[in-house]
Amino acid sequence: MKVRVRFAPSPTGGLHLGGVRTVLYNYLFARANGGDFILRIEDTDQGRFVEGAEQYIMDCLEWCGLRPDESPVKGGPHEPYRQSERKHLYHQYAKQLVDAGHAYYAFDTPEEIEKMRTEHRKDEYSNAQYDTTTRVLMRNSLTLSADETAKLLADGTPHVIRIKMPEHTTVQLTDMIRGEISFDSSIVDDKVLLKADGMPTYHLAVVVDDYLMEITHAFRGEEWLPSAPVHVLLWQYLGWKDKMPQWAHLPLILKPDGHGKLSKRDGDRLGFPVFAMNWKDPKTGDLTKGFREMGFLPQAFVNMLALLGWNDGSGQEIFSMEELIMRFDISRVHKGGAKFDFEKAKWFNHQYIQQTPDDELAVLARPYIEEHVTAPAEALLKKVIPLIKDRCTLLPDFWAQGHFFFTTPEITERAAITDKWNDQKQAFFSEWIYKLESISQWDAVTIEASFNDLAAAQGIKKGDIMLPFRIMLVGGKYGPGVFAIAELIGREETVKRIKGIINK
RNA sequence: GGCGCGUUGGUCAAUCGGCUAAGACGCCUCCCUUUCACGGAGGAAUGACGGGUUCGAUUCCCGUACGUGCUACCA
Repeated sequence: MKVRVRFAPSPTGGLHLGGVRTVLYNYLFARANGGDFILRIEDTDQGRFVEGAEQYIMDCLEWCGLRPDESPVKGGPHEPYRQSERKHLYHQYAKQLVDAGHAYYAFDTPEEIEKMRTEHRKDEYSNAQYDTTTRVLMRNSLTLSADETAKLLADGTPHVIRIKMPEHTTVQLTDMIRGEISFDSSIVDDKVLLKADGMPTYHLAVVVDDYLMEITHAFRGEEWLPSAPVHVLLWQYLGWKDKMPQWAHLPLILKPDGHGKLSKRDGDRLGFPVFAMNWKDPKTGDLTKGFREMGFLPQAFVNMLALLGWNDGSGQEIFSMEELIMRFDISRVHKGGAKFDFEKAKWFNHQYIQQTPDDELAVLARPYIEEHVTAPAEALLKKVIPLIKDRCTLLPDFWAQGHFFFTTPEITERAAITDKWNDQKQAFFSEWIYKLESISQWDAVTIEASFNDLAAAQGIKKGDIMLPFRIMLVGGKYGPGVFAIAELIGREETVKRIKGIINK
């Protein structure tokens, strides 16, 4: 049987890094097994629909290089791929379950349910569930006569269809990551399968669509584990048990500090991205920063995510997509959640910047340079890249570490010059700018030789004037070799920057 | 509260009964570099707790603790 997996996001906002990891594991598994990777949009909640979210999700997948074989826009043999467009499909299966006695109609209003919850709560911490013990108190086709039910239905009374969970049945499932897991059916409530608006809930839709789309392996977050028995029962009740996909519940990605699932707010609070790309909420207008805009390379982002909860046991950490496809093994995925470490994420990006060819880096860095200077010379950019790349972790660093090549810097560490300034240094630089004018060969070696010669002639220590010279050219105490900088910015600019300091 | 899942340094983690417990990030020291990085050499830092099983437990089993998730006509 051909392997078929799916990523089934709900289009409600930005794509969380945990979501991207789920896509990635799906993708790697599909590719390694010659299978298909499907993108299915789970938009059954009309109330939470967010304009643009679906396109955004697809853009994120594209950026990460995780292209679906079948999707709402690409199409495929199981169209449509949006659950809202599949609405008509679900009712018959819900009906089938009712007819078989595995589900029932429930006519309770939200107020009635709320009343039941508060009146029958077992303790102060929880509400009563609509389940095997409370359903006999409610208005549903189990408590109503067949005639009453038929009349309510005929009158178009708003209703839902709920699964009738069996009492004291042990539901077992085998998880590819966790092994055997079992639940007592009595503890899970009678989940709504079909909502009053005719839309299915996740529980029905995921089973029906996974069946119809011939999904063989289903990967999802650990938060779904508690409702897994509902899904297993549904597969059984619908008569599809031998077609049920193999499950894998992925561990959660947790907050770096404190506790709990990593959320968008943690990113805002701690200063790192949580979404793959910038997300602008169309309702509030709030912009949430993404890894892409923060200057991550997609390959680094993907590599980092792959290693968050998985490793191949060899100690290797840098993997190309092809290597990941070959080495990834779902059974080696960790069971426990992992705290997200932004420092490690940056380390991955640094590694990828170092291994990216200079001309590709020039293309990637250019936009960040162009935020500050118009039309930087390609030749200069190409010479600058190798000089500064090893001190660049994120793409914007190419500006932070190389701005002085393109424009006269602001002197941010003036004290490094003025604190120990004296007539001797003043004399050195005043003299040196004349020497520079007559240098025959404008390159780092010749410039440095001239510098050394004059220092020796004037009896001044080189160490005393190197730092001031750097500040003049760079503005601060950082950057590649000063003479290389002088070579690249040229004679005129070098002299100008020295004069800018000594003529004050 | 109930139920599920989990628990090796600060973080990510290897180990599938023999451990003097890998490696990486971060941190510290030194070297290199007349700057900052990169690089190199070192260092500090780990099996939640209690019982079993076993010649031998980080590894297997059971409790406890802790963490985390779920407990919606949301996914």
